[in-house]
Amino acid sequence: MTHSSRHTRTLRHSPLACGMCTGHQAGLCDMTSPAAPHKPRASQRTVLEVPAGADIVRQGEIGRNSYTVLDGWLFLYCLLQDGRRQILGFALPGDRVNLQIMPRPNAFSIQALTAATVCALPHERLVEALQRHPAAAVTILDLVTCAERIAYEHMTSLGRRTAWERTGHFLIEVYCRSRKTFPAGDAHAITMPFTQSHIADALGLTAVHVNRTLRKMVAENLIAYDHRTLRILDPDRLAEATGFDRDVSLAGPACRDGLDPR
Amino acid sequence: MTHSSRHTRTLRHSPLACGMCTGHQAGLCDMTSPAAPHKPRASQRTVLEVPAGADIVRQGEIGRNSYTVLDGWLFLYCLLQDGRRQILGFALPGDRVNLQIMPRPNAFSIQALTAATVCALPHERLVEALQRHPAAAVTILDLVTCAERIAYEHMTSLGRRTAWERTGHFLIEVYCRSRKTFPAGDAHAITMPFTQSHIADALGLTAVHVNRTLRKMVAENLIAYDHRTLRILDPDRLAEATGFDRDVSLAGPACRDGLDPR
DNA sequence: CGCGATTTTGAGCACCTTCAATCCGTGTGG
DNA sequence: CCACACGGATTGAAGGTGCTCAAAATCGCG
Repeated sequence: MTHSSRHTRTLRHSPLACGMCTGHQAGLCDMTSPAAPHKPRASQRTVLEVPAGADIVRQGEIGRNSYTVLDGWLFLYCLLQDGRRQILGFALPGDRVNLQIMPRPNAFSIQALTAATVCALPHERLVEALQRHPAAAVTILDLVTCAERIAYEHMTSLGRRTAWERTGHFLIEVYCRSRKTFPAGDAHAITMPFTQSHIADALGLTAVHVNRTLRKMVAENLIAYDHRTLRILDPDRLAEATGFDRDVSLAGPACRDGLDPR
Repeated sequence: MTHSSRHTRTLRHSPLACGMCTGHQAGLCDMTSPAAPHKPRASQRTVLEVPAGADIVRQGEIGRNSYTVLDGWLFLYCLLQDGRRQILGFALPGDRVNLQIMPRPNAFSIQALTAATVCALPHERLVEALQRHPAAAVTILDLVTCAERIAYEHMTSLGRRTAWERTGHFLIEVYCRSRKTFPAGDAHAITMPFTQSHIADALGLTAVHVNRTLRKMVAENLIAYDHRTLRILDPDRLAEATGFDRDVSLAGPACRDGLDPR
C-alpha cells in the first residue's frame, strides 16, 4: 500500500544570502495573503518529488532534515505496533514540517497525501541559519509554537469532543486552510485530498462512523459532501456548534514566508 | 473551586550575564541527571508563588510571559464552552511552559496542581536573549520541539489507544518524570499530585472509568495504587502492553538547564 | 466529630465499533 | 466495448467499551 519510491534532484540557483524577512517579525506580515509556493531563490536546494502515498520521513529512523512543502499535501502520522494509525496533522504548500535541531529518532512518519514537491533542509543548515541570523530564530520559534497550539487544539478534539463535533471542527479547519493556500477555484467548495479513512485516523474514529457523521451533517444542511467535494453551507452555525476558534486553529505564524526555503 | 489569588514579588540578585550553556548544544548534556530546581542567579527575576488550584495563565487572555517551574507541579488545560476540560500536559520543576515569542491570545490555561513557585520571563526578554545569544535559540527550539513530540504522543493515546492502554501509558510517564525530578524518596513509589478527575481529563475519559481501570491494573498486579501512592510493579510488561516508548515520552531536551531561568 | 472532596462500586444505557454486504467510480485487460 | 478488479463509500445489524446516574464508603481536615 505504501510504495516508497522517491525522486531526488539537487538544483543550483544564483548564490543568495538567507532571505529572512527581518522587517516582519513583529507580526506585521499580511496574514491574509496566501502562502503560495515560493519562487526558488536559494543557493542550493534539495527538491524531492514524492508520489502520493510515499513516506518522506519514517517513524523510528533518525531524522536529519526538515521540509518545506512546495506543492501538494502531506500528513504526519504515528503507527502503533498492531497497525492502528493516528494522523497528527497535515501540511500544505508553504508549511514546514519536522523543524528540528537535534538528530533524534522520529516520533512520527510523514507521508505525501497527494503527489507532492518538498524542499529538504538539513538540521545543520537550520542551526547555521539560526546562529548567523538571529531574526530567523524568532520566525522559526513562532512556527513551532503555532504547530504546538494546533496540536493542543487537536488533543482537545480527540479527548473531549463528540464524533460530530470533531468532524465538523476538522472540516472547517481543512476547508479554511485549503482555501487560504489555493485561493483560486470554486468560490465556496474545495476538493478534499483525504479519504474517509484518513479523516477517521485524524479524528480517532472509524471510517464507517465518519461516513455516518458526514451523512448526518449533509442531512442537517450544514455541509455538502459528494465525491470528496466539500462545501460548507452554514459556516457560522458549524463553527459555533463545534467550538471552532479561528484565532487558534488558523493562526498561522506571523511571518510564514519569512524564511527562505533554501 | 479555582481560587485565583496570586502572590508576586520581584527579586534582585547580582547582575549577571545570560548563562546559556554554550558548550552543550550538541546533545552532550548528561540527560540522566535530574533537572533539579535551579539556583537563582539572574539579574532580575519575577518569582510567583502560586497556591494549588490557581491559574497562572488564562485561556483567551493575551500571554506575555513564559514560565520556568521552580517548584511544584503545573498543568496545561483547555476548557470548552460547556465546561468540558482537556488537560494538555503537565510541568515539573525545571520545565518551561508557554515559550512564546509573539503576544497572542492564549489557547490554553495553566494551573498550579500543587502549590508551586514559578519564574516569569516576558516574551521581549526571550526575544532579546535569542538575538543576543544565538546558542540560546538552539536550546529553546529544542525545548519546544520536544514539547511538540510529547503532544503528538498524547494525541496518539487519545485517538487510538484504549482506556487501559492510555491509563498505563500515562502512569509510566508521570512515574518516570516524577522520579527523574525528585530522585529522593521511596525508591519505587511516587505520590501522584493528580486526582482521578485530573487523570480522566488528561486521558479523555471519565473519573469513574479511570477508577475502574486503575482497580483493574491493581488486580492484574501491574501496579499498586493507594492513597495516590503509585508503585509500578512490572514496568517492562506495562510499557510493552501500553506501547510506551521511552525515547519519545521521556526524551527531554538535550540541555534543559542550558537556559538561565532569569 | 462533621463536612466536603474524592474514591469506589453497581446498574443501565449510548455512542461508536465491528462485521458484513452492497454500491459506485475508475482503471485495466481482453 | 464489455468484463473484471479494486479502492472507496454507503448502509444495516449486532455488540462492546466507556458513559451516565446514583449511592455508599473513605479520606482529609478543621
